[in-house]
Amino acid sequence: MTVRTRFAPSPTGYLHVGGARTALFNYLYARKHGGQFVLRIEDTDLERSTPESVNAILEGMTWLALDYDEGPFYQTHRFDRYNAVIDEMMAKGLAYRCNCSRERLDKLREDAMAAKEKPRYDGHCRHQHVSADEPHVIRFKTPMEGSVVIDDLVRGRVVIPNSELDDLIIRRTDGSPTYNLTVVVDDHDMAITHVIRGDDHLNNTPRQIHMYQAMGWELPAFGHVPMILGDDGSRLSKRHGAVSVMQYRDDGYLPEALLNYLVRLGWSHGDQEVFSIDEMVALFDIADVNKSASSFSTEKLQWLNQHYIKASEPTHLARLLSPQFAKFDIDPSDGADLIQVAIAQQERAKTLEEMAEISAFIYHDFDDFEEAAAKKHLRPVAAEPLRAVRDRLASLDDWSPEPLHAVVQTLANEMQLNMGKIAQPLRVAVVGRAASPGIDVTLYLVGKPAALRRIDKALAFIEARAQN
RNA sequence: GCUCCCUUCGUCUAGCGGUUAGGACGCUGGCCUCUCACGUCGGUAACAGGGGUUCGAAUCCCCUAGGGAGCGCCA
Repeated sequence: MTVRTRFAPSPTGYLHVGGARTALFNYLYARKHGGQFVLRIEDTDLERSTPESVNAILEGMTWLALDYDEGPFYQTHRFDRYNAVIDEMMAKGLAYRCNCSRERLDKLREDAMAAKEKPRYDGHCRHQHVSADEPHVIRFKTPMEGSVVIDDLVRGRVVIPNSELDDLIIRRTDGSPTYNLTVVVDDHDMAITHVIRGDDHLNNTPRQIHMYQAMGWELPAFGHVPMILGDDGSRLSKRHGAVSVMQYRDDGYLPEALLNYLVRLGWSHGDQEVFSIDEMVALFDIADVNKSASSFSTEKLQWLNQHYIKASEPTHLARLLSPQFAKFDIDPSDGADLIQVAIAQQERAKTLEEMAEISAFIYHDFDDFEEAAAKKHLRPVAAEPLRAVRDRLASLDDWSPEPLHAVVQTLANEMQLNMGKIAQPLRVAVVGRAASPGIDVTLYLVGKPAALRRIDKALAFIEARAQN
């Protein structure tokens, strides 16, 4: 039997990191076992499902390169099939019509709560004859005796007494099927062998198992993975920062970094932290997934992102870096080569957005020197070396890192100064702040005209300051 | 309220009856150094609490506490 897994999001929003991890686990499990990974859109909630959300989810899957072998299948295209199953259940006496009013149901719930019991439908209509002509729902007859055993792939054995369950609605008054019915039909029809999903579904599983059994269908294996919490331990939400997968792309994260981060949330392989997709496929096992929820740490994600930035091809980085400059009103196409910028900065940025930010000086003049940096480095003592280096740079023809380095180094030697005594004032003059790549590369990227222009500005600044 | 699930450094985790409780992020000290960063060497910090079982418990059992989920004509 070949392994088949699925990811089945409901299109009521973007693809968030929790869903992405569930998708990743399903993807890895299928790939590891040479099986198939299916994408299914659970859009039976006509009120809340939107085409925009479907697109957002598809886009997220594409960006993460979680490619699926089949689908996307849409549940709204399968209503005939669901209805056929419900009709079959009716014909076999596995389900019944119910016309209990909302008021009665509400009262039932209230009474149960008041009596400190779990709210459950009381099966009132099980033995009532409800005509097909009047408005009604259809309920599935849940066994009243015994219990259900789930041998969960991550939780282990979970036993739930049937007395905790009730007769759930499988077809609404408007004729549409409900979630618990549609998942069961789909997972069966699509021959899903391993249902890996969030543990918020653990409580639904016994009801679903009953439906499989009533229909005489083979059960898939279930694996319920724990939730992802925010960094304060509460349910992950927008106030924790980005939760949408696409937001991470826009913020300058690499998909391989996000995937690597996500796979380590709840899963591990000894002490290993960095995994390529191939390694994940080879090493992942659903049985090694933890039972407890974990908190999302943006800091650790950033560390991984920087790791992947450092390991990336500069040409690749340059392509991804380019759009980040728009945030700083910069068009990098008319300035230094982005590949050279990527090479110079790839060890200095945690995200591509940060890389663009710290590279802005390469493309346009800054307004003011950063106060602390200017105070420390643009002092009167720096004027002489700055003037000297300016003269030599002005007469330099080959404006590339090696000669630039030679200029600064030689001057330092001649003036018997430490490199820092010249490089730092020069850096602040050209960059506007005290941090940048090596001074030679910095000068090279800024270019000769801008460098000289900015040094002049710094000299004027020092002079103005000396006056006061 | 009821049912189910969970509980090792601040965070992610290793551990699967005998370990100085290991690694990673973060924080932090040193080194490297023209700055920042990278790299590198070190430091900080945990078995939720209480009972058992056992010669011996982070590991097995029970209770308590805390956290989460579910109890929809949502998925």
